Amino acid sequence: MTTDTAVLTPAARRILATASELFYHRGIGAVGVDLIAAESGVTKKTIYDRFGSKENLIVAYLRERDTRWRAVVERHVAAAGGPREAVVAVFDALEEWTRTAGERGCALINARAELATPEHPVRALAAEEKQWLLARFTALLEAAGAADPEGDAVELLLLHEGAIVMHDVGEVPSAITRAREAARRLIDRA
Amino acid sequence: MTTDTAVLTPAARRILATASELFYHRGIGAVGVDLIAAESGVTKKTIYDRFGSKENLIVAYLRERDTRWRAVVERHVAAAGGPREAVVAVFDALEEWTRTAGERGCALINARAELATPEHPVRALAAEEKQWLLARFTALLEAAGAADPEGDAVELLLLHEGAIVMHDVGEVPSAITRAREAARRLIDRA
DNA sequence: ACGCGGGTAGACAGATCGGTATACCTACCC
DNA sequence: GGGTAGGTATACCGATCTGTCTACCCGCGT
Repeated sequence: MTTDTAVLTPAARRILATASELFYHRGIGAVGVDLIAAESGVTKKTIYDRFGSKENLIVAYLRERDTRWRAVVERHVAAAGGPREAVVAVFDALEEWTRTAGERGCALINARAELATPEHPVRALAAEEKQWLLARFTALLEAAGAADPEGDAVELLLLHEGAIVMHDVGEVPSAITRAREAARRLIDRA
Repeated sequence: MTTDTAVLTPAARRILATASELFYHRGIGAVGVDLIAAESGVTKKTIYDRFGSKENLIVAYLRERDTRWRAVVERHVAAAGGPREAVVAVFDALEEWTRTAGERGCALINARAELATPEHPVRALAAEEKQWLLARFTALLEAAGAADPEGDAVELLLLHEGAIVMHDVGEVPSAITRAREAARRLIDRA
């Protein structure tokens, strides 16, 4: 059951794309396999032939989204003018990401809210992604010559996650801009 | 169908307490009405006699939790030594709250992740709570003589929401402490 | 010529879900 | 002493959900 996005069948790609949209915007529990089949113009049997179970499809959905998100971050970081700008660039990535990939918060955190059993694979996925971003912030801060990279990285991560939540849930559209400004102040003080 | 916590029947109080625990720790969709009935030693009929529907029970659960949370905030703010300390006290409230009320993030945001339909009442509840906290931060910052209360309030809210997310989901136990320190720095600079 | 991978079409199983109905019990109040 | 509020116990309904199964089709490589 390889769900690597590269080796997917055309039908499997349509299934994953459709499931991604539906899961993200309506919630995982609210979307049945029959609906995914109908919306992607595919039989239920094909879904189970390609992905094996709904849980596998959920994991594939979250993995694929995460991969795209990290690529957006790296693109903005690489295009930054210098080490300090690279730190702020993560918040530019967030702005682009919410604008293009949907305004309903972090898919991993939303999935975690629904699938709360400790053994469920989404817990590991979510933890891994946040740890990655924390490590990424730490490395960028080190490159920028910050005095306390680890501590400041946590603070940037708090601003980042808070911005995702408040932008949609709290109906504070300025959240991301404000987080960016706060990050700018932080990097200037360090 | 009055679900004001004061006028609740003994059985209704047990139902609400049990539902609160189960909804919060396992997720709303993962908890059936039959389970709530069994765990609280009550018949399903009693649940529907008192609350009318599962949705009403969900709303009652979120309302009651929100009321307790706001009380914790106000208690810490009132006990603070001065206007600047009052701002920081909100983060002390958060520390106590996560320690005593459970470590699975914000119940309102988790509920919102599951119940994504735009008309669902939890959306209004979540939005209202975040707006309340934003207004509370703004007022506290004004009392502390901040130069830009509205802008700084947003930043504090980002730190706050980010801390809730990272404390549990991101497995960063220092998140709340770090948010408190960042708030202290913000109030000292303003 | 043949097999096989990837598909469609559609029925079906088994379980669970929210919600309702009927019958009966008990404490309390007027 | 009768009505009412708040319960218990239990069976049940209709819908929905994940997952399986059989039968058939088509294009492609060997």
